[in-house]
Amino acid sequence: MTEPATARGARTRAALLVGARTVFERDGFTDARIADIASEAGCATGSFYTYFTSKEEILAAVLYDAQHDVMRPTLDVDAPDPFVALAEGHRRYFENYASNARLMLVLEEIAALDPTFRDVRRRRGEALARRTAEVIAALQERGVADPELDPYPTARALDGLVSHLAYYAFVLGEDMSVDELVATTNRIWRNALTLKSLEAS
Amino acid sequence: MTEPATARGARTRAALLVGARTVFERDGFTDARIADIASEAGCATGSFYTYFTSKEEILAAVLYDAQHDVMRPTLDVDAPDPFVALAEGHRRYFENYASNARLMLVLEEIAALDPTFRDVRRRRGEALARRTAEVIAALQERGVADPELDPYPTARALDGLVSHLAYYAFVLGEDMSVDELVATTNRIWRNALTLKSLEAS
Amino acid sequence: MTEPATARGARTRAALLVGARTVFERDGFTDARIADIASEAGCATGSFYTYFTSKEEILAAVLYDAQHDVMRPTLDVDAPDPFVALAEGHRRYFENYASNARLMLVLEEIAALDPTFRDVRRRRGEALARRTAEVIAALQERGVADPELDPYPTARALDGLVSHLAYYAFVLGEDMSVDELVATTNRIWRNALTLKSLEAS
Amino acid sequence: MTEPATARGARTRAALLVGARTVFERDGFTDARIADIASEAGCATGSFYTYFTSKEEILAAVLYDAQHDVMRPTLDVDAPDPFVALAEGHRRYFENYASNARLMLVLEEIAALDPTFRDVRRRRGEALARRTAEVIAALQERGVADPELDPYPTARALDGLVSHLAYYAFVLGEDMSVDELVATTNRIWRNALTLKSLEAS
DNA sequence: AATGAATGAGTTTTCATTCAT
DNA sequence: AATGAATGAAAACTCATTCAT
Repeated sequence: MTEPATARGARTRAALLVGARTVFERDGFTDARIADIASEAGCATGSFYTYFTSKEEILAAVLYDAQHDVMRPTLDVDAPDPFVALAEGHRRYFENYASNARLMLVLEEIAALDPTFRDVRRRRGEALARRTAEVIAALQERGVADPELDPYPTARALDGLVSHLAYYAFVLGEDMSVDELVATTNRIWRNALTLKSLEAS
Repeated sequence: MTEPATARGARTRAALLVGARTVFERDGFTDARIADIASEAGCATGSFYTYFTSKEEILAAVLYDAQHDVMRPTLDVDAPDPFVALAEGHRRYFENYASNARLMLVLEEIAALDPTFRDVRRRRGEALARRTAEVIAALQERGVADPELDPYPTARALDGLVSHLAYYAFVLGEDMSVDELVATTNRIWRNALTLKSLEAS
Repeated sequence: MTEPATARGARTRAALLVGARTVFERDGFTDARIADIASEAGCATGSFYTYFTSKEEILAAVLYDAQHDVMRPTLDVDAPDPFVALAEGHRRYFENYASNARLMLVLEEIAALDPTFRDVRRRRGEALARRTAEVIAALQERGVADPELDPYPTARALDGLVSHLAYYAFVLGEDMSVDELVATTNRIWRNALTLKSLEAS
Repeated sequence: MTEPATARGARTRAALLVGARTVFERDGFTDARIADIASEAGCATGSFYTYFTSKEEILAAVLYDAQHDVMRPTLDVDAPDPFVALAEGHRRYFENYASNARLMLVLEEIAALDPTFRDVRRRRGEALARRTAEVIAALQERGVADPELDPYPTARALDGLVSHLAYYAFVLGEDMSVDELVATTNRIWRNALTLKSLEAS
């Protein structure tokens, strides 16, 4: 809402963000109370409204700070095996997801509750899929990937697979290590994308 | 809670279920009010408590009735192409998801809110993955599927891919038809599972 | 808002109206609290909202019940002195105003605060002025009143004079009895309206 | 409260008065916020309290500056028609009222809310009525006005008529021009005061 | 003098749940 | 069984006023 004009204000705003994260992780979005966030931040209820207009707004700020949802598929053109770079990206994603697991649950909640957040999610999903699709197309051009695959829908599906695994592992508590997750993901991406005749040779 | 003893009671209970579905689809779980459900069902607020103890309980009943989440991978052993049966299963799943999209969003919401529902989801996910893993194992035994794949994690990932696509398509409103979804899914399952050298031949 | 369906409900609604009047008269509109109205009515805060949506709404109902603002100029055609009937009307108005003085102050307050109430006031003022104008026109026709007077603006002015006196006397506490008020009003109406040559004869 | 000691202080105080007028006219008294007044004046919230103790105080100052409520009946003894001077006074009053209409509404509001302001209003009404009564008495002495009229109550009534017309015209938005208002007022004052036999002659 | 952040009491409003009829 | 009114705890939000800088 308003950017703090003094150092003191900046400190309070920062404290509110930290407090909000704590409360959201503990109680979820619906059950989080503004008063709790404020008291967690060590300030009066009213001070909350000096910096934020609503629970939604502070949650958006908390999620932004958490750098959530980062998955940036990269293609190392010169690498002998292009899937190594992709796997590294997935590892980073899983690790980040794991360390923000409670927050990711809150993200599910707000996405279910608020169309605005749902829109953000849709747009991010699209952006990621477009990027992934570019990688797939590049692999096809280099003769590595199956040219029959339609890059965009394939990207959608393979991206979804990753985030879904993360959700089951870290939110629902399925028993899978990051290594296992990376290995599984990598194997399937590789199999799904690779041109068969090529590999068979 | 209590099973209705009279025909009249059964009618009221049924009306409440219908009303609850309407209200949940319209307002989501958090914003649904017991009074609205009752009035939608054409009965008094108090009557709700004759048949249900809480919003969670009636939601569970509504979801049960909606037969949601059905995905039953089947393997037709004698079929020349085992993926046809799988694709049929996926089509059924997508179609069912599409016609219950609003309810699926409510399912996301309650899963985010309530650990009990989260548990149910986890158990169902596991059950489905076990079944899918059996299919994969059978395909490996018949020499169709890549023997290097670990059936259970692979099943987890491929199942997740399907439900994730459904969520993006029908809840977030991504523009994909059921045909496209089935095609994409099928292609990836096939590529991911199939033994390359085999197919290349 | 909702009409009570049971006798008990009707009783509660009535109690709220009585309580509201008490509280409004004691505290005015702005300082009246819903909780006070409810407790004055002997019911819980929440019950207020069963019957009314807002303080404005219950005030409108209270004012309606108080039959405020009644001024109905009548012309007794056969009477030798038509001003006697008018004076009786004014007396009734002053008496009614006196016994609702505190409420009249609240009416001033809400008219200053709320455009909706201001509109009602304007429409009532117009309706009254039209009626008064008819009386003036009738008097002109019978040769009693100065034909030069434009009935409607004159009516506006003379009506205003009456309500203004009432306000100063009963709200501001000017020291004037109802008799004095009626006498003053009557004298001025008579002088203002009467055709001079006629009376001079 | 405190008179500003420096030129800078005087400027801030003046800015607050201007800002307050703007805010009061826009939002009314109850809905005006100190913070808005300060920001409208281009200074910090806290600075308000350097010059004023309360919203009431600054409103009193704003109203004082607006020179509201000026109605000074004058009697030109030598004029052939004494009502011409009175009508001029009324015109000035209507014009002033028109250009301060929003503020006049705020005056109604604060008079309804605050007994102190009500008292001021009562005293001003009395002072004005005394002055008007003197004019009436002078007219009676010169044989122009009906000697039967009791000057003070008559003055009260005729004054009230004027301010009431102004309220309906400029606050409630009745469709009457200043000319019409002056004409109506003049006609009624003349009729009401003039000795009939005299004029008839 | 000015600033603008902090305070926290005060009110409205909602709604799951109970209960008398 | 059904009714629908009553309950009252709970939470959001506002804003006059204070105060440290």
